[in-house]
Amino acid sequence: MSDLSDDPTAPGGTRRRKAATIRDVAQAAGVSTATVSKFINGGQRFTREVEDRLTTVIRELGYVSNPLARGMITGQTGNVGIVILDILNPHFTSLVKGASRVARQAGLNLLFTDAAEGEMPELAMLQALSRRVDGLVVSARLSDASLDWLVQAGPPAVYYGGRTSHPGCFSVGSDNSEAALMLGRHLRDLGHRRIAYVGFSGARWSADRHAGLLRAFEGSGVELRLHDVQAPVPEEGERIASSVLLCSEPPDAVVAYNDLLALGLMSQAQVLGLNVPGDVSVAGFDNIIYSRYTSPALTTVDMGSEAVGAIAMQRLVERIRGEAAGGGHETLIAHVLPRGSTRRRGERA
Amino acid sequence: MSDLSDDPTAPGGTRRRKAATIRDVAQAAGVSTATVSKFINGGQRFTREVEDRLTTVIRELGYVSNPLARGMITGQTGNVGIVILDILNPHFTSLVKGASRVARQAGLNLLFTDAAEGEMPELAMLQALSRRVDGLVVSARLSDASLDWLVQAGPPAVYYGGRTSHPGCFSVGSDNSEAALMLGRHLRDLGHRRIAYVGFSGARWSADRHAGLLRAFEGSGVELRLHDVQAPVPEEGERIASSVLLCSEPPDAVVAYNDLLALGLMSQAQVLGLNVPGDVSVAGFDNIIYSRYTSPALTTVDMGSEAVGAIAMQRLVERIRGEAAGGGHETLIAHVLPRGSTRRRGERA
DNA sequence: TTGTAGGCGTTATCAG
DNA sequence: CTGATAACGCCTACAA
Repeated sequence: MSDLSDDPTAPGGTRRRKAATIRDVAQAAGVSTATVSKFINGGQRFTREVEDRLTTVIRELGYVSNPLARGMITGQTGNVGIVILDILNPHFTSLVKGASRVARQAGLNLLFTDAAEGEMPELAMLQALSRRVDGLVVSARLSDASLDWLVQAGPPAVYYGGRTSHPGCFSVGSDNSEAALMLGRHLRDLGHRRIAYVGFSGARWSADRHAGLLRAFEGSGVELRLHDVQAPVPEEGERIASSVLLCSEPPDAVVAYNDLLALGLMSQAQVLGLNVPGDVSVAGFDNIIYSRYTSPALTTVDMGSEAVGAIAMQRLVERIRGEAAGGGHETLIAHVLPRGSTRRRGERA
Repeated sequence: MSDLSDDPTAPGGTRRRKAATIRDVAQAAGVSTATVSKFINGGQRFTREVEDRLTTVIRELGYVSNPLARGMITGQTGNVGIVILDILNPHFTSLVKGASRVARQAGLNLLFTDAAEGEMPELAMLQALSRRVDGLVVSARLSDASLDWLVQAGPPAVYYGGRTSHPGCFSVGSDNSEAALMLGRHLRDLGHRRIAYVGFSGARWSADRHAGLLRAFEGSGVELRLHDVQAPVPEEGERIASSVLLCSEPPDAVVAYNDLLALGLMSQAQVLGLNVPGDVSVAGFDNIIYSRYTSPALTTVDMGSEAVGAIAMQRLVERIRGEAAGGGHETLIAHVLPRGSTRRRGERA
């Protein structure tokens, strides 16, 4: 195996060639390192001659300033971190997409952490991460100990997904209770009387969504039953489907904690011989892309996942730059998207 | 708004308290910084007294070593980068999941870059990224200029998705042509005679998959038509559906470049009044999670997305540690997953 | 406009 | 076992 390395004894292939430093550039251009530094960082004018020489030399040497060394002086890493619960959940995927775009536009690199992979204690993970970033976008669904530490000793942070109990925090998210209220009213207006909510108690938002449904059905005589799964994934929806749907007085509508669960529920309902929405309506939350491509298409609530990610990162960038206006919670409006999986009771296709 | 900051004039909320340095620890414990450093990094024994004092002081001060400063001297950042094409595509999401898990286990942070967000030139993005990481997992679908630079001047890299033309490179991926060959044989064996391939010429793999289909149908009298879309997304599948399916001699099977396209195609086929698989079979690639939850469930080819991500990162970690055995390409076996969207011609439900 | 020099926090070397 | 000290590459007063 041949390569272009300086060091042919490099193990396992090409060893990285030692990169040019600011001193190499200074020497080659016949100026001081300070001049090079100012040239790189802009904001000063130079002799035509110096400018030309520097431009040439820098290109020839392929010089790129070392972010670590720079960071030591400026105290800025040029990185921001994002901590999410599970990248396989399209809701978080969209969140990352939005955050990633804004970070990129701000010239910041994104340090990604999937908390679902956590063998490491959450707090230790946050502490390790925090020294490598200028700020953090994190899920509000962290332990109180982690949140306390973050607020007191951590880098600037923006929380997504819910209002935190800490004052002075920045957070952004959709109102889960309100979203569920709207979905509940939609179902009530369609004439449903017996509704099952398949929640995921491992998520804080699940209780909010349940509460919203309760509000929607308050005094309307609608019966709301509560189920719970171990994880917000399609497999769990499939698993719990029979016990939700085949009981003695089966529900005429099922609301799932999220679209993934709803996908599994709907699929298994059809396997069990039920017609959706003829026999039972199904609805979820998050408006993941795939909810459009089931048959029937899944009624869901758009929680603005990508926008939440983008806004959270936008606020973080502002905080890092010292432009932030103060703490507080920003709430996005959720939208119910009625689709084929919910239908008025009494109607037939 | 009140906070616990040292500096009440901090803009936009809490300013990060200046973290304890190794010198603070040394002074408080009455030892030298060198001793503290060795204590932190292990691999040496100490007096019981020193050990106790250091343990105490470090905890009290909450000291965590500064990764930037350490990186300057060790030459290691403790970060690895991953460059993918579009995180919204579940294939890449799984890839990141696998890579993330392995990186975490190796104690490395993951710097994530979504190339689809690229206003910045690809090469510039890579150069900026490369100084911040010890290694890179990147898509082989980069421009030749980028690959050249990466091989010559970049950090250790592992390419996923295809064999690169550069010798001495590490790459890992599934064999697209072989995968398509298997899928093609499956369709041929089911008795299909007129097959449409909806490719995405923007991806290198698409040509490989087309070639695999051609091999499968060689000399069998099966007709293979080629279509092309602008992006590998469901919307494009929907858009092209009518022109693929409603022509004068419509195909009896459609193979899409990936599952996302297939989802859109299948959905729109049903809107157009066609029965899948009765009138036309549909199949895709990647085995994204959602392909199980369409109706009918989508026949697809499992390309081992998450495993590819994990293996790529595993090889990268080995290279970084100098344990790598040499360059080369690692090929994963793809599996055809026959599901409800493909059915033998002549059979009826 | 340009140069000099000090220091950011850590590790590695070498001496005690 | 422990300590003093020189780097690592860069930025930033301050001086010229």
